[in-house]
Amino acid sequence: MTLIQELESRLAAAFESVLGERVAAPVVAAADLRFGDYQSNAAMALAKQRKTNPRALAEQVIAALDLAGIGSADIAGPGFINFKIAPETYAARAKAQHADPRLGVPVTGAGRTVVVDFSAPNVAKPMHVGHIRSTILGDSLARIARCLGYTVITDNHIGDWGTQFGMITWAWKNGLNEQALLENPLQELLRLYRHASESAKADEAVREACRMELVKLQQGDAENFEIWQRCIELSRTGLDRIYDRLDVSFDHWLGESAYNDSLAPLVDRLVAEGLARESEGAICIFSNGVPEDPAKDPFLIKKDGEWTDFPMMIRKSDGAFNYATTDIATLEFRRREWKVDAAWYVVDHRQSLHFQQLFAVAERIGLGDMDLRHIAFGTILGTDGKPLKTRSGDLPQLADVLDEAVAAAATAVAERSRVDTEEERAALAELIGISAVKFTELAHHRLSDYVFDLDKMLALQGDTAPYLQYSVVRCRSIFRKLEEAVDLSAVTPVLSEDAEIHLARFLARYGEVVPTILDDHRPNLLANYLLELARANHSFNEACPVLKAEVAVRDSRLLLCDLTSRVLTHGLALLGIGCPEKM
RNA sequence: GGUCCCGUAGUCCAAUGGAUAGGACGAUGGCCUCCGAAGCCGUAGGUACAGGUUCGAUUCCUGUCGGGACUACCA
Repeated sequence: MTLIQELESRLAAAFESVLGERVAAPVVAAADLRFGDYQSNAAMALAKQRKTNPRALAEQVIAALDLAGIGSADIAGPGFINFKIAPETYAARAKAQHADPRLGVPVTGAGRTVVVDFSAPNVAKPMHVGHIRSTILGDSLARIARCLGYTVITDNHIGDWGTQFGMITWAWKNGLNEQALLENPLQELLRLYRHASESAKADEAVREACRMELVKLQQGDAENFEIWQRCIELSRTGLDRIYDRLDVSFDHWLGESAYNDSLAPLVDRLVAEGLARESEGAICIFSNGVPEDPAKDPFLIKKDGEWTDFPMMIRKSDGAFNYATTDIATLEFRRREWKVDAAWYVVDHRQSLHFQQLFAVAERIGLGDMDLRHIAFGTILGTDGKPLKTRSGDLPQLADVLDEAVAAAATAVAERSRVDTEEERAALAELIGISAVKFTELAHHRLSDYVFDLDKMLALQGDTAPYLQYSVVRCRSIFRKLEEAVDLSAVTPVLSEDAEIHLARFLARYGEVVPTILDDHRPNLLANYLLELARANHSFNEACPVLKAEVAVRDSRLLLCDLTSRVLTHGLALLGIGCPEKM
């Protein structure tokens, strides 16, 4: 049980004895340590409901409150109940946490199955920086959910069946450079895509030809299918390399193509059931008048002052299906085959309208009990504050960005690292470079746009991944200097210095923080917590000598060091970030 | 036009409706004969504007201003 849960339970009991009924009495970590460790506003809220004096109620509750073995409580301001946790309580918590393989993280997701849909790049186009948000955010959320006991299924729903294949197939047939394809397949595929894209923009006939190539592919044309297969194989190699570097993996790679055979029957069924109908040659799903407010209806849009239909198209007038069709089929598959309770779509915020429609359709086809979430995120900007682009106008490729990050890290490693061999230095630079990119992503609120500033990311000081890693490295270093091994399981810590109490305070909060990340799918809450913990640890390192202390104090502090490094490592792992032993 | 997201120090980013709005970078003053200075301890500087709800608003509501996204045969 976390300290918050313990306090809430005791506070609720006190309220019950005063009010004669059970009430919710939420407790939160104090925003300001001057007021205590934890606080509750329950007396103010409950006094308001009962039209009584909040301070008087709080005083009665505190009188009835049993905090034996935890600490003390007092009243402040208009009726805050502030809790002060005793150092002995923190010491006992640290000992228990040290003995717990879960480090105090509760199991909150048992029995629930969630599919996390993230990354999902378009095949045959190299991943660009825009893909790091979905990839890193989604991977972290999957790791966190798994840690909390959910059954997690990760699925890379790659775009391997859409319009771009019509374009690439057209370009493949009209100007493939075989030599270039052998030398650098990804580059040649990109060139083909650009060539088709530009031609189609300028020429209606090309646009039409590309559309027809896609229709042929989706209808099973042998030649187009062969071209498609080669594109997939070539792209997959490049994608695997990037995912390896990022330490991201998927349980499944069920792209759009996996659902091709179920699209036509799906559309027929929806039409037969009256859920979809023909419109301007296409098959669409329209508003059914739910909800009643047209502004809240994702199938309506205001045009020229009037609410008009904005249907979800599931078959184009040329007979081809699009991603809306695939998404419905995919959702049904995940429910039917994987029995998922929830689906989290980690996708750019620009697609929010699409997901509103998808989720509304899910209701209508009997999937209304599923917990469906569009976990949206903002745009990555260049240092000029505009969406990131290279000089040529394209988005920088993800592989290039990672290379740059690692190169910058290598420079720093060469200047100040304590590792010995060239091999270790290279591995360290790779780890630090990738970590810095990942941590920057995860430390931001997912909805905010942020500036992609490589220099700042790799500043290696302040709120960065290396700051956290350095904290761990210092902890581990102390153990290397220890003359003989100490059995920490036999140690009961004794906390006297402010710095060590403060460190223990933050260690105890780990199990409270991790579950809250999934309230709104925000790993940045964990990133913030880890920075605070690392700050507490660095201050502790300055204020409290370990190896020179007398044995009892030394062992107590060794336990804190070991626990701190384990919590930091565990937390970083939830963010998908590794930790070096030395740096 | 409509819908959604976002406006927090010079810059970047935090803050389940709570108390004197935190942290980083940059600026600036200290700290390595002391377990790792990628660090620690100081100083200076901020909620776009106007209303409303509330005991209490950065947070919720309305409006204004500013930025961005979306607005059926792209994904």
